[in-house]
Amino acid sequence: MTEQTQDNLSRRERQIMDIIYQKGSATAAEVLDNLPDPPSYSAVRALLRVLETKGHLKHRQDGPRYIFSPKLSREKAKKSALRHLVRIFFDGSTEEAVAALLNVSKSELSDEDLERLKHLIDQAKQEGR
Amino acid sequence: MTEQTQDNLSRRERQIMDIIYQKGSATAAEVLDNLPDPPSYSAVRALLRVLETKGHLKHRQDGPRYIFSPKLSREKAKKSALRHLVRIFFDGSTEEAVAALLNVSKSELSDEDLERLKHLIDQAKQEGR
DNA sequence: CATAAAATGCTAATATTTTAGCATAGTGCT
DNA sequence: AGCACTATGCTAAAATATTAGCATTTTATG
Repeated sequence: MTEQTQDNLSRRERQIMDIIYQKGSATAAEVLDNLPDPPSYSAVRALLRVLETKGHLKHRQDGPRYIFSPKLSREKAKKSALRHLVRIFFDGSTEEAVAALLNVSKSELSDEDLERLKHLIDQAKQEGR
Repeated sequence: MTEQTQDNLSRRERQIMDIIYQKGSATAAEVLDNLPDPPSYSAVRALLRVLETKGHLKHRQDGPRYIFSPKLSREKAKKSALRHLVRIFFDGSTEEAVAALLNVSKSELSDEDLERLKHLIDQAKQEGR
């Protein structure tokens, strides 16, 4: 089984995967709406077909249209993306990554959010054993 | 001034930028060593030249060779990458992102690390006002 | 100081990506 | 049922990315 990461995606393919991961699933029209410098509708469909052939997407039919979703679950893609980020930008240090994350968006976090996070850390401590 | 994000990079270009961000800086030979499915040396150099032309890299001379480094500081690239990740995979929720991060690598975090993180959270609380 | 080794720059071929166009089929509304 | 609308599939052209080769320059070593 070849695990699919983002690493073999062309630029457009990656943009499309991002959109679909963000939305959970999407139709060709929705993808088009969210693409930067959008190409034609049929170009989008061609790309979706390619991505499906390569095993990155699957689709189900919904009335007249296809709804595309990632073949690799969002959960797994998340983890993979996080690991990649931590490796590239934080020398593998989760701690630094968390710190940076807090720093980037501390203004958006309420006291309650922060309390919950401390709680999560305590849990991690428990489970660490 | 056009801020450069990863969004306009081709596959190889992105792979190279990742390597250089990870190492901080790198020579053509080092980039080659770290590329998956490595092409020829001269292909790598051509790509580095392209990346420099596009404004993603700069270089300084070190004896006989060029040492390439990102034009956008690692700091800024980090932030940008984090924001992107949070948006795509966590519906914009920093809290969830932190939680996932803790979860992915809780086994690697010592009690001391976790304590430090709680400390960081407390600091964020202070500065939140 | 001569020569091998290791850089670079440039260029042109090749491969891949990206695109639009056109033919066709299914839906839904009146 | 007929028609407009919105899908899809396929294909081939165009644009871009990727690659290797070769000429040249610089550096280091014997």
